[in-house]
Amino acid sequence: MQSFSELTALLESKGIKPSLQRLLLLDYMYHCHEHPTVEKIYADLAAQGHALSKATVYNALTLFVQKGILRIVHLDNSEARYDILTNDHGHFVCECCGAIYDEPVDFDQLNLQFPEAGSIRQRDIFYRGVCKRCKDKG
Amino acid sequence: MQSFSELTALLESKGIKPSLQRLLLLDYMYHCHEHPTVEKIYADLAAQGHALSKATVYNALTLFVQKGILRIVHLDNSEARYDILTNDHGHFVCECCGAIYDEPVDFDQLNLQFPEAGSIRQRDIFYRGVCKRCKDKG
DNA sequence: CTTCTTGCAAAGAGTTTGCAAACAA
DNA sequence: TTGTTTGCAAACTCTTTGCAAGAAG
Repeated sequence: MQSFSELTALLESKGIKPSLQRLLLLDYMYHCHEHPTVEKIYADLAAQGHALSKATVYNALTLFVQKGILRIVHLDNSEARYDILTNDHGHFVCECCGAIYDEPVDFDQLNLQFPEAGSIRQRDIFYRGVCKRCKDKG
Repeated sequence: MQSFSELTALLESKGIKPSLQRLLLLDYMYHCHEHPTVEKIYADLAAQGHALSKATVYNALTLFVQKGILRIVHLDNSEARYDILTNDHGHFVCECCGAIYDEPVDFDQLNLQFPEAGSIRQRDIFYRGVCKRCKDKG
């Protein structure tokens, strides 16, 4: 997933009109692997000369989440983070440096039972602690 | 864990001065099994005639989290929810009615590997979807 | 007396909304 | 035209902070 024509096709397949702003955002998300916040997305695009308004960033990201292209990662109740929805993975969050590490998780193999669940749309796993890098520092 | 003297002992064992407000909050949390928001805690205590200020509720809950008595549940980036820290469990969140269901999870048995993790302090699992009750309704 | 806690109000951060202008079909 | 998208600013919600009054040791 690299070219604008591929991104355009993806958006259209989801029923989203491929405006320039949306293509820029989607392209950014496909190349960013650090679970960015809205603030970071906005600043990075602005630095590249693409000065979208923040409302447009919110609008587009929310739309992408609704259409199943992105997911929101709720690490804490401060800023939301966004994640391209590729294969299943869990998150390890370092409470020292704030880094977020992805790790593949086979949710089916975990075979978790939620008797109250009628249907399951999304599965998230968060482990929190101190990452090796921070631990080694002191 | 029922009586005020037991709650007092718990607070003191964690190095927290057992003020009346803190005891009321802790007592409330021990008897509330629905992952309440600050707003709900505040309203329920007020309805019982205990009009703590909202700042006090925030202060005390934050303190309890720091001391490992409660944990914050970040369902989404709106209101934080609080959970008495008892045994390990996962959460199933109904996106239709907002209900939160606990389910015991043996995290050790899952044996998830996070190679970047130096030490792990907390483990969370969130499944989201539609609960049976909502699904049956149509 | 000294320290910690409470409570009010104001400030702050993140997000959403209203509306007019720009764009696309 | 007709509907959609953008962008700015204002509004809104949840949370934190500053500070004075009160309680505890």
